[in-house]
Amino acid sequence: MNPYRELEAYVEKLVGFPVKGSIPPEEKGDYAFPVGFRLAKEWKVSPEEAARRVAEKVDHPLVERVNVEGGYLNVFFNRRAFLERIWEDALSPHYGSASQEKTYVIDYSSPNIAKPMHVGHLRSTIIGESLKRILRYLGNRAIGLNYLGDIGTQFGALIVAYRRWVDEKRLQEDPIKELLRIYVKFHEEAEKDPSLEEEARREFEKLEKGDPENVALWKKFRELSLKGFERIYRRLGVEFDVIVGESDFVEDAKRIARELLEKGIAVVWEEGEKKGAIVADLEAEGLNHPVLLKSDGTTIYLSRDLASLLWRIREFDPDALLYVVAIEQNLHFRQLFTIAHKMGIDRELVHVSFGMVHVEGMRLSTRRGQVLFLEDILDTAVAHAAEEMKKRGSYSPEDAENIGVSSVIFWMLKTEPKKDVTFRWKEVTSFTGETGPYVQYAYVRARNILEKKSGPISVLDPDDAEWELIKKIARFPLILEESARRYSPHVLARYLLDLATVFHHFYDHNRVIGSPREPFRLWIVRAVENVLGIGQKLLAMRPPRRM
RNA sequence: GGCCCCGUAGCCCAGCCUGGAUAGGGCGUCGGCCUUCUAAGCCGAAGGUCGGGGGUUCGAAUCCCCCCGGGGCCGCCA
Repeated sequence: MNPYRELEAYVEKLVGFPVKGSIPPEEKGDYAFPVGFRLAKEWKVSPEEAARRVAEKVDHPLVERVNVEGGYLNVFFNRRAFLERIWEDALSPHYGSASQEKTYVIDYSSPNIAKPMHVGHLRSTIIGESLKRILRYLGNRAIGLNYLGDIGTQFGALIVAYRRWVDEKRLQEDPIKELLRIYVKFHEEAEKDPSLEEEARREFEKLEKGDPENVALWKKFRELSLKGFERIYRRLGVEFDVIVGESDFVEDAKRIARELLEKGIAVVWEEGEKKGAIVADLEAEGLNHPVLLKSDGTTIYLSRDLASLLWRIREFDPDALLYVVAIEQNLHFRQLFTIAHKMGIDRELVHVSFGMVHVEGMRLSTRRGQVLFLEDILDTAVAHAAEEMKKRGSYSPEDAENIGVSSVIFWMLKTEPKKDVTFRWKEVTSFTGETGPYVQYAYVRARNILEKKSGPISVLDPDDAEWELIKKIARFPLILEESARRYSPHVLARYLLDLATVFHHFYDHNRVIGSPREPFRLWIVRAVENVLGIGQKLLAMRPPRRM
């Protein structure tokens, strides 16, 4: 059992209520429990006296000695006993894993076809992929689902643009860029000739009605877009278990809207502009009357999302459905989840929302062609990594790719999802400080030692420098659990920075190879390498071999 | 107007969920450290009314209320 958990459980038993342990200021102890404050009231003594009384009862193999200060019970671990608890585990390729055994369906990335993914999709893609990996590592079944936005009026414009201006060769080579080019061209031309808009509207109508030629074009756009997205996904190491599109749920959505009408969850709107539309009645919840079925009988994203949600439950029987989608869709998901609950859905429904991604010095507009291509971001980061590696004579194309791509991923993950972030080139491709390369450099330093010396390991009484690392290593399982519980990879990202910092410090102040403590320190280095390696993979980063 | 999110050093952030010891990092600035496992590193210095006010509590950056500032949403778009 993890020593921190073991001690927490012991203290809880001792005092009769759960006490969260924390890391005390240095020199005061290894782990601190503010037990005295609450007991002081019960026992009518000072917090310090209460803590002292608890301290007297402490008798546990993990505890070397205790120290009472204020209302705190400060514990100094028995370092050898502590080490025993993690000695085997910390070197295991499954260190920190668990057996949670829940089923999650995670909706992430979900780009709109025929449009380039923007940085917001990138954030969703990376957070979702990481969450999936973390949840799986903890023993859950996690299904990665890409829910394509393959319905929308932009297809009318695209069909018109395609017929007039497409360059088939470019379309095959780089579908995303060519589709964007003609899309932008359409909007430029439409400014001069407004009849194009009208033409686009007609083409969209034909598409909706199933015109074979337009449907074929739409299928082509969808296929080519996916091909384009796959390039990014491959570079990011992102893999989906299921790819579906909104268009797959149109028929279901119509049926469900009528069902909701019968059940009294929805009503027919009887006045004003949306007369004749079927709307959900969420007045009581303060969530308005969102449209489920338009007055012409066609579906809308809410009803399709609802149909899709029900399908996910039928298909995968999950305990929880996660939607890694931008926070501006907060209202939509509250409406969606409320309707689902009214229908009797009892699964955990979570909008894993994340804040806006601004881009410094750029006003993004797809129709004006003002977009930041994800490939350009990755290429720039990789080029920077390659440059740095060449300076050190450690260049290899594979590791430059690993480091560059990972630096972008880490940048995305190090901030709490719900905060807005601003994409700044200087920051995203920075290799010093709180960055992916900082973590990877610690990992590579550990690897280098192990490559040079893979001798036998043995245990010693840890000195203070070693002890700092050991304590960090032991926290890994707790971090994974917290990261999963909060649906927030940033918890793990921050931990890896923390561990890397302690290791860099150790590395610069202590020798491993040639030290009399070498066999013991090799165990520590192996554990650090193991944790940093697992951690990187769970964040969807790729551990480099050299850098 | 209603609802949601954010506000912690010059800049960017962690800590808030689950209240507890002098509020932690990074960037930038200044000053040090490569004959020793890669200096993408390390060490040190300067830098903070935790947006403001009130409340709860033995104790509030953390919980509650009000206000201010910033962003977002409220469409028969997604």
